[in-house]
Amino acid sequence: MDELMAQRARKIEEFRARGVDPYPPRVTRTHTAAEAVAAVEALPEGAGEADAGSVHVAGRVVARREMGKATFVDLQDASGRLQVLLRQNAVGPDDYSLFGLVDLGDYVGFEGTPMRTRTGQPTVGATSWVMLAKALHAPPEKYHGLADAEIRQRRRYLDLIANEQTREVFRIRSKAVAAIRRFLDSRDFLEVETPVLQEAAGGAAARPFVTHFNALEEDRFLRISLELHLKRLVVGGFDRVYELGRIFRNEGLGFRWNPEFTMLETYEAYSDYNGVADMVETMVSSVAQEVLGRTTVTWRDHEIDLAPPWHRLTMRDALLDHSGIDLFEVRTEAAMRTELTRRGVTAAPTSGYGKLVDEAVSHFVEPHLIQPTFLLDYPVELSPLAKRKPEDPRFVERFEVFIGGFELGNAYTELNDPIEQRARFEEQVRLKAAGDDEAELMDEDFLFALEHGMPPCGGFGMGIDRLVMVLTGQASIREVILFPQLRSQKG
RNA sequence: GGGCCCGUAGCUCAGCUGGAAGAGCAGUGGACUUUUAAUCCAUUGGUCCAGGGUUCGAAUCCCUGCGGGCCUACCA
Repeated sequence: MDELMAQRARKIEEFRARGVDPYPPRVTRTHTAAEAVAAVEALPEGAGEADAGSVHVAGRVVARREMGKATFVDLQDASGRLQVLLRQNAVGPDDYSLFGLVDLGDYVGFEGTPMRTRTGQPTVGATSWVMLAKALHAPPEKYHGLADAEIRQRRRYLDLIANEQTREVFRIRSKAVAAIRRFLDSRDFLEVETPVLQEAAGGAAARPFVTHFNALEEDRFLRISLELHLKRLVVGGFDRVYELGRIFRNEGLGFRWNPEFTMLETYEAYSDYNGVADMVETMVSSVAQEVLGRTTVTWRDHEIDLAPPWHRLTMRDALLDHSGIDLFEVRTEAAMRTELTRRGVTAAPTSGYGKLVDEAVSHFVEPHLIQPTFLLDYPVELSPLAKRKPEDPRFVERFEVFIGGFELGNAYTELNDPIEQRARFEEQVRLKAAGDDEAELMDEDFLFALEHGMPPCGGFGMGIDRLVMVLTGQASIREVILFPQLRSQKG
């Protein structure tokens, strides 16, 4: 049935019949592809082939141009591509003909000398070659690459083989995460790890995934945020902590939503949401500078400048500007629902005041927040874990940060009054009973921690995937997650 | 969950109002010792996503299912 595969399998047998192991255990490699190219470029002007030392390179054969008794091979490794020239008079007729058994996708190694072709192309002139691993399937098409979105996501290895842009996105992601760690480490933040499996998933408004702990015969919930455990650590005296970890929200898929995603949360005692905003704009811009070499990015046709200072405006002003709704006056669920209805926005009947405000902001304000913007001071109903503004207790000291019209992160001056925190949880419990299945749960253990005293503290959370979308200009979160969630394939 | 679109060779795609399944790349055989989307000659390769229906006849039209994309909804 699969004739191409059968042909390749026969070549494996042919290698063995000619005394060659098609899957040898190791290889000598002295140079990556990029280093070999550099070795060529280091050659003095007019140097002959014999003047250069020998190099060993290894990689996947991604292109092959056969010209009788000479063959050009494009070898790809993690550092890039390298052209190798295999000539019969250099490797001998037996090894040259044996190379006929090599297909696109196979791994091979070459020993040879750095040289240039007639056109000046850096090349390794092979003096010998070894088989490293036979591929049973052909790689994707050499010119158009792999375009099918489903194959690209389900079989990311093929996408990585075929598309340099994909490789670059994930290199940038890795470098960005490393840069974030360096940034926080240099500011004396301690990186910690907290439980993924939790007795109650709190710290965010989201539905959790449920699993079962067999040994204890208890259900567990996959975490939906990092917040409540990290604050326990602040209580414990680790006054600058962060965690970079996977969280899980039982929600739908969309261009900026994947049910498991990577969250950064930071908590800094003796700071507040203003201090956090300063840190965030510095961190994101310096990560961009470090990883991209610039602070400007293009995202969905928008030119975005990440250099500080970022815009800061209150939610009240923003909503007033874009919708005419004044949060100082529209203070009840019924009034807000009326305002939304009047403007043609329909909200879920179970939404309380907080969710309606959120709806209004999502609809009228967020699409305008293209350049990095801190939206400040949220209604207390929307923020059960944040500290009230002393001058106006209807609002809390909280910001969400937006770039390109979507939310990138969230921060607040942490509520550290255990009595008020208990009252806020009780309100959430009431909302939950009224049908809001994303309301917070009472967390007695967390309250007990707060009752031991937590210093004033600024906390921050950011979706790493979304940051990488901005840094790489990718319009979909699936393009920045190596293996995004997809429906399982049946049959 | 709702709307629109897509599924044809290993890959990228064409196939019109129903009338003998195609191209390029990859593969196979051959020529070629400086090519680079190599070139030239010849050639293999199909569950047209699956199932059902309409029809003398279906890749094409209809229905259902599966998978995917975009939009939307849920979603701090």
